[in-house]
Amino acid sequence: MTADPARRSERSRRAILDAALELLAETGYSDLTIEAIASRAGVGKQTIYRWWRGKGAIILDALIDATSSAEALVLPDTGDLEADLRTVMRATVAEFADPKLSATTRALTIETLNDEKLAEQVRDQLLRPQLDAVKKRLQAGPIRADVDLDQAVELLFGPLYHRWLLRTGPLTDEYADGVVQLAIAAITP
Amino acid sequence: MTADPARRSERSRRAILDAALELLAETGYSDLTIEAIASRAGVGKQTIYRWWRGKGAIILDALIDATSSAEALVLPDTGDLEADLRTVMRATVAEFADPKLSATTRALTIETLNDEKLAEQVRDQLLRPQLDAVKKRLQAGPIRADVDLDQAVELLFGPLYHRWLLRTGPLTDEYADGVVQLAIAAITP
Amino acid sequence: MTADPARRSERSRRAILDAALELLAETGYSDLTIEAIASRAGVGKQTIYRWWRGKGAIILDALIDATSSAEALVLPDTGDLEADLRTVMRATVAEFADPKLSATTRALTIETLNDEKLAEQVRDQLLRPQLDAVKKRLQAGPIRADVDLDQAVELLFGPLYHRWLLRTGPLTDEYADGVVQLAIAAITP
Amino acid sequence: MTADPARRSERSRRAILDAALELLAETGYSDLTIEAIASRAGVGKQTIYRWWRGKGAIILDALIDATSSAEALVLPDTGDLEADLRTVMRATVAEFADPKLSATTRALTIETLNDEKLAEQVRDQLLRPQLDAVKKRLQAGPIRADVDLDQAVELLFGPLYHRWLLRTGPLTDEYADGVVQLAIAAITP
DNA sequence: ACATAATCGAGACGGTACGTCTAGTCTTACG
DNA sequence: CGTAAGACTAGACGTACCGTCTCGATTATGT
Repeated sequence: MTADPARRSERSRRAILDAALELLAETGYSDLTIEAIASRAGVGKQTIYRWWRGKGAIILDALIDATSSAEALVLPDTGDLEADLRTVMRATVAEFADPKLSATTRALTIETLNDEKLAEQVRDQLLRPQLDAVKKRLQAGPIRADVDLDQAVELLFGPLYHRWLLRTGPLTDEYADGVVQLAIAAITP
Repeated sequence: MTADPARRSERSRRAILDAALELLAETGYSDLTIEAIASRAGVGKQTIYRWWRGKGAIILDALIDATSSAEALVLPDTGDLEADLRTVMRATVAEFADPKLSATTRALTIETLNDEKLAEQVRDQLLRPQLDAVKKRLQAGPIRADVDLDQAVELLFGPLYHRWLLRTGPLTDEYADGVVQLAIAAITP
Repeated sequence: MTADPARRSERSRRAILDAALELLAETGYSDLTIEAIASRAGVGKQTIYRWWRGKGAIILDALIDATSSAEALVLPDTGDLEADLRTVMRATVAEFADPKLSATTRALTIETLNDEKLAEQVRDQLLRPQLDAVKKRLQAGPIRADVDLDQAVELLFGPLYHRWLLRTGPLTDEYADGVVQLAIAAITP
Repeated sequence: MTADPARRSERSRRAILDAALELLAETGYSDLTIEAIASRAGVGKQTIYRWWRGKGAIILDALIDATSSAEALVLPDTGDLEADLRTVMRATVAEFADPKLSATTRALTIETLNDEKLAEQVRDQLLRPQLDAVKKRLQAGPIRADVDLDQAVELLFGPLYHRWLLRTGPLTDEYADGVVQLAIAAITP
């Protein structure tokens, strides 16, 4: 009854993922339709429904696919913890600023709120690696022994997401630096 | 051309707001339709479109309406800053834990991502008061002079929203306490 | 729940019926789609589904609409029964020969085979009047008293339909004349 | 490029024909799908498309296959023409009355209307033998010299098909008898 | 008190996308 | 090569909502 992955057409898979990302950049998430993806990819709708559960699942795959080939997720360790963290945080700010990347993230975030299964995948396959990389760097740098590393990581990313999500203020490098400074104050001896 | 608020039917307004909240609780946000609201409220669709711009605007009104009668948004000042913050943070965690309230908040947050105008209203009418209350308490309590209060507030709420949004871990009182502890370390002398 | 005929748009009704007949003539019945009708008529699909049960029902309406304004269904009585019958039978042959009319008839006949309700309507609203007209003429003309008029009518039309349906031979005026001659022999004293 | 009949699997052919007839009886013609036939027959779809042009062709083959083993198509000649004709006509009525057989015949008749090639085959391979048998009996019995035999045959079958196709009245033995009586009046001296 | 104008309930309308279904073609692995 | 299996492109199906647009039938002033 279910589809056999061995016989799956790689050609179609690629076309769908590419089309989805293209259209997302062009039209925004809420105007993104499965029919448009199918049409752009030159693919039958059924082929999409055969392999994915919906828009969110496609975008997730597209994103995983796009980032998998990217940089090894290991943070540089220059010896200066604050400087290193500033680098990551500023990179994150840049990601939020990029309309294309931001659109994708928004798309996934939206879908995530209604789809527990998808939320899991996003968390484990996209987010966790990024957070863990920071966590590893924290472990190395000089921090107080009693600090919960997971909490420390979220102390860094939390404010950034908060500002992106709720537009409580400008999301700039300066803001990132400020957050890092506070966090450093919180976790170093 | 625009509608005259003076002649607006309060009866219909109430029915729509109530129906919206009921249906939101029953079916979740993405399955919530204007037609269902109209039908449940015993109201013509045009009456909805005359006064609101879409789902998000309705929910926002409903939420404002529901919370307006609530507690005055002034944090108690017991003299113990950490304890006071723990109280607010735990209250926020409780809000996120309540499935019904959480659903509503999520609903709004979703819509916010695609609707700049709505985002403004949510930020200013719902969020800001809460954040400002915390900000005021911080001002009173003993904190370092060089700390940016807005950043401080987001240092507190950011991690909570992060965890709520991305499910990176359990959203418990203990977590709230940990965040407060770290934040206190960051902002007190 | 059901639609209110009073509020029906005559404009749409006309457009749909016209589009259906046009497309039927252009593409043939099995290539005729509801979507094409809707598109050609500049109408939403729902408007079609609101008022008709399917392709067959549309065609039926279109046909009734087209024939309603036509000739009063009374056969001329010249006093010469055989001549009068020849006239009707030849007219029927001509109808079968006209590709456009024939296509419509075929379409209806097909749909009829799977839809008892439609079959009834076709029979009562399209066929019966035609048959009854012939019946009336037979009543007037000189025929044997013991002849069942319904059987007589079908003795005339049956062979024509048979030939049209099953292509057992050419459907010409000569054939019509032959059938009339045989029928006359059967029913006159 | 075309398939080589020599290598054809008789096993598959049988399974397909049987499945087609079964499904036809179960679901009716318009709900009968090639996929269902393939699945029921345990056969790949390609195997069907390799050897048949579509539903109609399969049903035709199935029907020919089913009737080929049947009675030799020679009408008995008791010397009483009217009685002999009554026998055939009543048999035809019985065929139409049997829902299963009737369904199959209708199915083919439908397809015939859209497929000239199929129409030919149905006419020549299924219908003609039956008509010819009656024609032969007419030749023997006492009829007027000037009667066109083909017309005479259709004078008999036409009304029956007419009533079957258009449901203009009950299709009973009495009706068959009536038709025979009229036809006899038309063609005997 | 009454005309008059806007709001109201209802729901038909032109559209768009949904997710499903089947047609007919193409690909893969087996015998 | 023919076959069973089933993935593929294509596109129609009938449904659900969208946001706009008539319709009377209430209101609700404002002269």
